[in-house]
This record gives sequence, structure tokens and C-alpha cells, in this order.
Amino acid sequence: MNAEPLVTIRRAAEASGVSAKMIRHYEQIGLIRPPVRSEAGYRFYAGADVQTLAFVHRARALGFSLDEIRRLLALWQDRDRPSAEVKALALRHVAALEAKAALLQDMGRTLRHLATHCHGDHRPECPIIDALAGAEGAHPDAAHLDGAEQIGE
Amino acid sequence: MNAEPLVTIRRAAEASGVSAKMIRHYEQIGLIRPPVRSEAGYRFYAGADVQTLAFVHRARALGFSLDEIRRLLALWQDRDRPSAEVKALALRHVAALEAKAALLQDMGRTLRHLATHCHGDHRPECPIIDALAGAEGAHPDAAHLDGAEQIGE
DNA sequence: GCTTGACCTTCCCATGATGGGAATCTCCAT
DNA sequence: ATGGAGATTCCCATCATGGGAAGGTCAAGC
Repeated sequence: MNAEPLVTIRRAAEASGVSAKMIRHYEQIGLIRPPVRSEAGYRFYAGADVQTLAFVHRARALGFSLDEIRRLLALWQDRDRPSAEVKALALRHVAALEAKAALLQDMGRTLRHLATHCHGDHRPECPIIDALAGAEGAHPDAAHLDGAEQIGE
Repeated sequence: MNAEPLVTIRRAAEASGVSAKMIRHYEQIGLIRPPVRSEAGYRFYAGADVQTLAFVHRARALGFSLDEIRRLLALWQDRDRPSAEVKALALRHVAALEAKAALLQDMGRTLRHLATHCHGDHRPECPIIDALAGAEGAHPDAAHLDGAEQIGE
């Protein structure tokens, strides 16, 4: 039984998709366990470590925050986890994603509509600028720009 | 002809929708012109200043970055602007918005689909966790999670 | 006039996730 | 032994925003 192969941070990065810089960061904020170190202080990662990093990478690809991933990792490790908890976390995130997407699409729609009415030639007249300047009634389609109080989540 | 009414930063914030904190910040980064100051150093804003702030606020509500807004403000002030420039800037932004929205929606779709197949009860079996853990073939719907290299823009 | 409270000022720090780069040390192959 | 690749830590930057401290100012009420 030969010992498990240990890899450098670079190899772990390549294998997991997480940059070496981020691997160190995740360790620093306590998202992942510190790996073993050589006498010189070099980090060495076991297969399980790389799996964990790949898990984090996939979760990031789904837009989970590092805090959410912290909970996901705990659930992953918990053999007695109720899948309901995972599902709830996931669906909450889905709702957030969809809300954000809808917001961006609204912005896009509004702006695209304004652009539709802009000649886009050498002349200065421009409904886009007018709408931003708050020209009353210039382009009622963008009326909701006034009073918009929130952009983020 | 009475002088134009000048308002404090708080009033300017209320009238424009931009927080006092941000007004100072926008001034500091050179997005807006410094307003007149009282002898004691208090900022006082004229109507035009408030209009500019409201312009910035509306542009932010459409998701423009402060750098883009810088260009929009310049175009707004430029009486000889070609509307084509405004339109181009706007449409570039629309494309970015739509790309971002599509990305978020993809994430949402993927995750929602995984959640669909999760019982969500007291038992630990969970296709969501399996997909994140990279269980091969566990849920082919999320196969593209592997190799996902980009999240942001 | 003096107190009080609301408002202003500047300055520093924090967020979230990521990257860049410097200075320094270590490993391995020639 | 030397050189180069790669590791370490540390600081700084991004982007837009907010929190809060320490201190100055103004106006209203007594």
C-alpha cells in the first residue's frame, strides 16, 4: 500500500480548476482545511483535497457564494444530511439567480428600447441621453428610471 | 432675479437619489464637479448639480459603470455629440447586460433542474451534492459543470 | 448668551472574489 | 554549483457601496 500521491499547489490548481492564488485564499478564510506542508513550507495536496477544490469550483460555477459553499461542504461531509436542506439552499440560490437575471434583463430591455428610438447618426438628438437627463415625457418608456432606488440585491 | 437656491448635500441626495456618501465619492473620483463650498467647508449644490446627480443615478439604475457614466456625462454636455456614439455605447452595454443575464439564467436552470431530481426529505441522497462532488454520470444534466472556467464577464 | 441636537467635514475600514506583483526561499536537473 | 521553475508571504488593486469615529458648524429654544 503505497502512500497517496501528493501534488503541489500548481497541480492541485490544474486538476481542480481553482487557481493557486484562490486555493491559498480559501485556506486563509477557512473554507478548506490546510494541506500538509513540507519541511520547507510547501503545500502538498492529497486526492481528497483536490476533490474538495473541484467541488468548490463547480459550486462557484453555479454562482454560489463562498459562504453558501461553506454550508454545502458541510452538508457534503455530513453523512446524515437531510437532502431537504441541500434542496432548500439550492432553491434559495436559484431564486436569487433568477431575480438578478430578471433585473439585468429589465435594464437591457429598457435600454435597448431607448436605443431603438435613437437615430444613431451625426446629429445630437438622442432619446437615450434625454431619458438619462430626465427629460419629462421625452420617452415615457423609461419613466421608471425615476425613483429607481435599488440596483443590487 | 434672486440667486439660485443652493442645497446641502443631504437635500441633493434626497432630490437626486444618490446617497450623500456617494456624492462625495463621485466628486473624489472626478465624476462630478466639486460644488461651491461655504466658508466652513460645507458643500452646496445648485440645481444643475442636482440634475447631474440624478443623471448619474438613472444611469446606475440601467447598470452603467461609473466609467461608462463618465463618457455619458461628457456626451450629454457635448452639444455636438453624434447620437451614434451614445447609441453605440448603449448597445455595447445592452450586450453585456444580456450576456450576464443569460449566464445567471443558465446557472439557475441547471441548478433548478438538479433540485427537481432531489427528493428533499430526511434522507441524505442528493443529486445536487452528487453533481457538485463530480459524481460521474450521477446527473449528466450538470456535466458541463466540469470544465466550467468562467463565471464573471 | 449658551446648550442641544442635527448636520456637516475628513479619514479609515469593510465588503466579495479575484488578480498582480515584489521579495525571498526551495527544489531539481544539468 | 548554478540556473530556472516554482513555492512562500505580503501588500495592493479592482468595483461600488456603506459604516463609523472624531471633530467642526449651524440654528432653534431657553
